[in-house]
Amino acid sequence: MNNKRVTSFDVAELAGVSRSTVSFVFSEDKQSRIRPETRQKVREAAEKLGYYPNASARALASNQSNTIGLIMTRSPRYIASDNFLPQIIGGLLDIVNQAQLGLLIEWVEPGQQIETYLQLTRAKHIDGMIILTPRFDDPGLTALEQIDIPCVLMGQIPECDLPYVDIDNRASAKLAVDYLIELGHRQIACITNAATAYSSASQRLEGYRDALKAADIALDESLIRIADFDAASGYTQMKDLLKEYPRFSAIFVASDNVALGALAAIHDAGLSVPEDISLVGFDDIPEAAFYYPKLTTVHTPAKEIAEESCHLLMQLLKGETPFSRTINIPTQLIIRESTRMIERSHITTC
Amino acid sequence: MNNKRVTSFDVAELAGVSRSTVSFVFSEDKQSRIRPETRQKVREAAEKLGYYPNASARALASNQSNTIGLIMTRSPRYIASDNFLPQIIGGLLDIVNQAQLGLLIEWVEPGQQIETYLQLTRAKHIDGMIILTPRFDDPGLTALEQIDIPCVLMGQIPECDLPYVDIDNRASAKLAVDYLIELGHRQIACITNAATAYSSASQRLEGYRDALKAADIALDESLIRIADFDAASGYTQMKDLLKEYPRFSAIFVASDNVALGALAAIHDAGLSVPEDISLVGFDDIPEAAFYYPKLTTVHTPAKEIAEESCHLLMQLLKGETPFSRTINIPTQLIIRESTRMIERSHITTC
DNA sequence: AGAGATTATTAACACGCGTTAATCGACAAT
DNA sequence: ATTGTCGATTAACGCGTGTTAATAATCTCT
Repeated sequence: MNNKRVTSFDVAELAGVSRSTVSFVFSEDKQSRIRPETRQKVREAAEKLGYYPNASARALASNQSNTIGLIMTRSPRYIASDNFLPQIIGGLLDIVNQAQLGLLIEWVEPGQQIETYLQLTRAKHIDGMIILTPRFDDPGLTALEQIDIPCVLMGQIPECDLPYVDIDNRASAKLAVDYLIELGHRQIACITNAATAYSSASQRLEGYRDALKAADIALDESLIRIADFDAASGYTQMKDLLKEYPRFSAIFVASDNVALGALAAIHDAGLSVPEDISLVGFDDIPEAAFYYPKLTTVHTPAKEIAEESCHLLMQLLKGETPFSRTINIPTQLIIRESTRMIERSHITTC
Repeated sequence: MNNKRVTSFDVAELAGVSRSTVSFVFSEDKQSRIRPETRQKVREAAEKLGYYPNASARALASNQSNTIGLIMTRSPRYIASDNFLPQIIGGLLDIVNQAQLGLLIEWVEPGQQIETYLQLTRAKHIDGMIILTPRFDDPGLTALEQIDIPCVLMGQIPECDLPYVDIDNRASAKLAVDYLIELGHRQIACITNAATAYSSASQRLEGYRDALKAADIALDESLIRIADFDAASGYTQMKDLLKEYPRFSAIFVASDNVALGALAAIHDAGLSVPEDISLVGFDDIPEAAFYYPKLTTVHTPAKEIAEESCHLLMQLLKGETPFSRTINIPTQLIIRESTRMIERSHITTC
């Protein structure tokens, strides 16, 4: 219940040294400058007084806040049902904690991007930022390119020169659809993970197209639906898509979250997976292995993505030149129980 | 590409006023002090120069960071698979954004609590904090009681005097189990949502006991298992519990996340829900309505909890005396398809 | 032992803004 | 015109720390 805030001055006084010495002790960079016994004295004094360096003062003086920002590109309504997010946050927290950094979470409204990015960076609330799920139509990104603040994209925007960490969405999606084709399916529907303004969504859709083309299957636009991150949208889109059944025997759903909703719609229609419809998801969120049926899906190493993004950003913060400004994390098709060889009956049906 | 940072001094110069005037314009409190036309001049100058008040300097001078902390009481490994979290974060972001506050996410390691709380509060990185899922065995909480910093618990700790926002876990759990009993079940198992060191876990377990006692059903400790937040632990515990089958015809799983794993274990054992086992979950996460079968569960208004916590904290920050330091959010049993009347066969079996 | 070289320590300024108390200016009443 | 009053504006100090350049202390070598 100390009524007065304790500052480095108090510590200095108690330790019988100057304030600068205290400051040196607490900025671990130049360890060698202070004699070990002096350092010890200071540490003890600080301990006794319960001294914690003031973050704001430190940030002001040193011009770095020791905090990084995680910027989300969608509204809280969609954030609330994104089961990919905890993995990202968990991964970031892990690294950030080790590096003694803070993690600030922000959300940017479409149309406000430039303003928000500038505000965040200029106000120096954060030293750098990670942008989760960037959008093609984000004018703020080009603005960021011209600014000094370190910034890493979790996801790739083709025209954009910012450093990024991503998976190869297009190739991974193709992998998934290839597998369906390999199982004998020729009529394959698709539900995206999000609006195509999100790079991951359009890239995964491209992968779907690639696979069909490679197998000489004509693209049927009527078998494509656009979802919105969550299971509810997957349910709605699948329900709509089922009007076309049995014009398809398999489906690629570009997000496990969305796939869960799609599964429910299929069950509600009295059909089953994989007997009537084979389904491949994307992301391999931790729950995917427990869905009914257990989801065949593309494993996206969320933790690794988070960690690599964070490492990359930290390198940029230190002014180091990273080995590469762009990092691609490999994915992997996980085969579980939501897919199977096409039924002979199905082949004759159409 | 301004090579020099723009400060309030620059704005003042361009607007032809003093720095103080600029400061007054940007702290919206005392609007009346500045003449509208002067205000306008300042705003235009700021706009033209691209001025953003420096957060650190502001925090240092005013002694408030305009940032609140969300403190999580478990390791990143468990954070990564918590599907309740996005709802909380979404809810907080919404409010925090409106109030022009920042949201800092932290994680506290068991054993480090006091140290971490002190560091966070004394360093003034944050003005106040919300502690998610508090633990009984957290010695930091009593430390916090004696400190000036505003703090709100999301969850209740009986011996603890800190303000909190919570649901009535015990009564809600009882509600869920009551419903199972009402359906004719007398042999009811239970899997907790987490270790009993977490208040919500032990309270929900208490509710389970209450219900049994109220119905004069003897408690069978061998039908209780402890899970760890995620589906994987639910799977493991259910698998173990199934050794006791058919000594139970229904189960209360105190978290939808965990319930998903339990469902998978039941399916894997060749049984079905609700035909062989009725299952009630807890939380009503957005996905629960899409599980197979759709989960009967206790709806926990996560968004509301987040919002109320944030509002309460903001009141405390402003120094206002809130109407109540403790807020209880009502829950509701949502009946879907994972529960049904007990089979006659089951009754005769035992 | 004394001069030079090296290291440990400190004084002093800077960081950008909030805020109080004092100053300035305009306008009304006398 | 002078004084008084009130509101708009500013000067100046403080917030707590980082950091450079200068000083003090210690050590090395002849």
